[in-house]
Amino acid sequence: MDAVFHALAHGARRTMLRRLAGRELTVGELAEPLEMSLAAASKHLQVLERAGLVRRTITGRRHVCRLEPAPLATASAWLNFYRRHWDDRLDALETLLIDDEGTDR
Amino acid sequence: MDAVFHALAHGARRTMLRRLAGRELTVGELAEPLEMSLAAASKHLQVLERAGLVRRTITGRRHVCRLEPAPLATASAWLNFYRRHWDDRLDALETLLIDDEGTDR
DNA sequence: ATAAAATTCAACCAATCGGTTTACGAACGG
DNA sequence: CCGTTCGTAAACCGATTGGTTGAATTTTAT
Repeated sequence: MDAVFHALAHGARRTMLRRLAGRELTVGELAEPLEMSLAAASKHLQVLERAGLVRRTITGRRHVCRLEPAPLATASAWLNFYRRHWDDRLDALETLLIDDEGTDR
Repeated sequence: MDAVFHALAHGARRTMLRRLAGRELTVGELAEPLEMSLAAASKHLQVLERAGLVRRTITGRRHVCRLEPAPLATASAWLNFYRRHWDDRLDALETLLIDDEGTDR
């Protein structure tokens, strides 16, 4: 969990993920729009891999990367725990339930 | 965005948030279950504040903290962009919609 | 056989992180 | 007033991060 959120905390890594949501890309393609060396981009990719967010298939000298969505689902579920705090309708429901508890005894 | 995900990347900070989801807590109360000094916990809290996840009300010598859910909603929305990649039902729905588009003209 | 391409590795660097300890300040409780 | 409590600030430390450059590796193209 730490690793997933940490991976998402860097803009370049989020850019990589967003582009991988469209299609598979090689390391070079992922690095191209980023204003940094290929080596630096390669390291960012390794962070995403360690977080389980990206998997790589090596064919010849090309490393083709694809999005691995499962950890994002986990993170989403984690955030969902807090949904009632920002969702007005659920807040209202909660208020009703608390009121019920109060009148119960 | 960077700041929010970075704030979520540390277990102690997530523990603070989870507890604040239940009720308002002082800095000392937030620090108590954490195996670290009060000063360290105070710094973690500042990270959460800078990310906009916590707001503090100072009354006397007590600093009462409460959860500020908006950035979590933002993060959730960001993750939602990837939902189709892990949600089978939405994938199927998307396929249907694409098929509809195809048959529409 | 050679050169070019795609990528990683290794060494290095400055900056940030996560923690400590000590000192400090402000607000209570007697 | 005095001691205690609640919390931050400052200085310090080792580890990690995010970047660089240059060399190494492997594959492909000519």
